[in-house]
Amino acid sequence: MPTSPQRSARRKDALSKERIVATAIEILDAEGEAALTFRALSTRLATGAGAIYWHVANKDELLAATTNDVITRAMKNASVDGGPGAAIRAAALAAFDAIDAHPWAGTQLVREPWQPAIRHILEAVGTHLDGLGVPKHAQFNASTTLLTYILGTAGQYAAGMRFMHQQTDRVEALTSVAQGWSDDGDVTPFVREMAAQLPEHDDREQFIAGVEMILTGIAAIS
Amino acid sequence: MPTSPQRSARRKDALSKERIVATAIEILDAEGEAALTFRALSTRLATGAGAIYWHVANKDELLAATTNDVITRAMKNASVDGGPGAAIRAAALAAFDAIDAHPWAGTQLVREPWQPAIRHILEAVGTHLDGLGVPKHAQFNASTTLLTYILGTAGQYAAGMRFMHQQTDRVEALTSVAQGWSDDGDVTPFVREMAAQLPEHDDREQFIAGVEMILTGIAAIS
DNA sequence: ACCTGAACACCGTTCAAGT
DNA sequence: ACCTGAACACCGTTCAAGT
Repeated sequence: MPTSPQRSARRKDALSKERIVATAIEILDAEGEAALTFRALSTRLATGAGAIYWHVANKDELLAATTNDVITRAMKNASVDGGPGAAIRAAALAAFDAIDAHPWAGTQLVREPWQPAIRHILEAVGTHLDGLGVPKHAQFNASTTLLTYILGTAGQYAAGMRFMHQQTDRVEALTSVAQGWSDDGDVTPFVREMAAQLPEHDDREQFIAGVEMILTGIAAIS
Repeated sequence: MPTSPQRSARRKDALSKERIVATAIEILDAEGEAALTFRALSTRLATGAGAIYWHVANKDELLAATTNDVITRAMKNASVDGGPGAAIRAAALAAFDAIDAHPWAGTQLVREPWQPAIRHILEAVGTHLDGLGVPKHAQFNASTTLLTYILGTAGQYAAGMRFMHQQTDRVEALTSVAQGWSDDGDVTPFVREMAAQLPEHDDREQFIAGVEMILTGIAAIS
């Protein structure tokens, strides 16, 4: 029996939670949420499906770990220069960019809002409220409103990615959505106007605009 | 063989999409998202699993139909009295209350943001922006920011409901989440303060506070 | 036209057995 | 201590066969 080609590749290093999480992220990034199964993962790791369970409790824990990994790294790199307002904007944008790069993390953030990754985002946007002059009693609502807005964006982003995964073009995909909105029997006037703007809008600009509105609202409290 | 007790109950009327959707909503409300399977649904409808596929294309369509049903009814009942500001608040609260009553709809709204139910919410909050004096060019960002915030709330609500489904007490559940936040090795100061407020906070008040902040931000544009 | 229910392909998870 | 992989319970969906 000849030496099989993948023999040298496997068992390079032992299985570990880090290696499992890293491989899971690779699959999620490259092939999307639906592609991450324990079978696919164990094949890629050249091991049995059950082996993974020695390192992670279940799929939920695995997904929380991947999300935590990606979000933690992103929040750590967010700039805190330029005053409290700038720091909050930077934190929100860091979260946005992480989700833009890893849309599957958006699904997971919304799915389990008590996971560590959420706390990193909350901390990053919340710490600077003091500096902004927001009174203590208003900081809970102020920070969770920002967080909720970020989570809403995360969910839509992930949904869009699932929808587009087979699609060629972004504008084309959004146009077909807008088309669907307009073709329906019960189109309402405001939705029709918005549908027209849907294909060409910029997600990042839209996100920033929302953050600015909320920051204006927060400023009005203090 | 004696007449089985459920015999008179079944086949009362023929299968229809309406009846399937209504039964699905019953299951979702009573037993949660995980309990809605085609097997459970077909058992409840006293039919074969495949029969449902004659009336709905697949599970996604079924879930979109249930969500649409529940949200459409809620938005229809939202008051439009008291000026544009009050109408927007009423629309947002109508969405909130619908999700509060049917948390599974929150999961579905976030999962497919292009579905009809989303358009109803967007229309309800968007039509009154003209009356608020928001310039046309700013209405896209203004309305989608509100929508995104509502979706973020929807997702968290649904997640909380999945988490609590076996739990006795709401305060107890939130306390255990806050506990988990505080016990962790890397607790950060702001998150610790928020954790302390988590168990006793009121979801509806929190939601309204967020809507007010965004409305303040929107008002600043005009 | 509408319904039946066995069958298919595929999951996450478990666990006796190996090293 | 760590890994293997068959087996289990359970999905959504299909489809030949019935009425």
